[in-house]
Amino acid sequence: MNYWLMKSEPDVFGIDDLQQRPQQTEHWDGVRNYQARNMMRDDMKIGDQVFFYHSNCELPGIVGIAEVVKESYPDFTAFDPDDKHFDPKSHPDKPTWFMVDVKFVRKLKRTISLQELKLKPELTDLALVRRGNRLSINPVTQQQWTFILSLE
DNA sequence: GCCAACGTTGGC
DNA sequence: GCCAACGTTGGC
Repeated sequence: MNYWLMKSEPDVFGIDDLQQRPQQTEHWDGVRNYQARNMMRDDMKIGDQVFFYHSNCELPGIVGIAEVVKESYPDFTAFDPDDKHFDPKSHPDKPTWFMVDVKFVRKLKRTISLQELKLKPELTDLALVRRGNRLSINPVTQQQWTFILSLE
């Protein structure tokens, strides 16, 4: 089983939004970066555990846990000219962009902030805290996963 | 294939 | 709102 961290802006789609969705499940659309796409398309499997991260907000950090419940399929928002993430170069018969479905598992008891994660010597290799990392999806090792949860 | 210009992300 | 760090685009 693999572990991941997925960023979302709480003003757009936060952990509470995921919890309130039908089946507490939502498709992770709108990723328009090839590295992030490759991770979703090739490596994210059903049952993988996901840290839900709030970015671009007052207290950026990990706020909850989700789980992959559907593996890679075409991101249909890329086909919709009215969608914010429309990509005219992606066609239904040969899609450029893919997504997975994630399901709410639980909220953390508290937000484990980016600031706090950066201070931990155990997490210097965490992709999230590496300089210049802007990817919306990051791999997390099992060791990192366990350690971060121990901070809760 | 190079690289300058531009766009985006996201912390601060 | 600023700006560093990337990714993408497009002229050549």
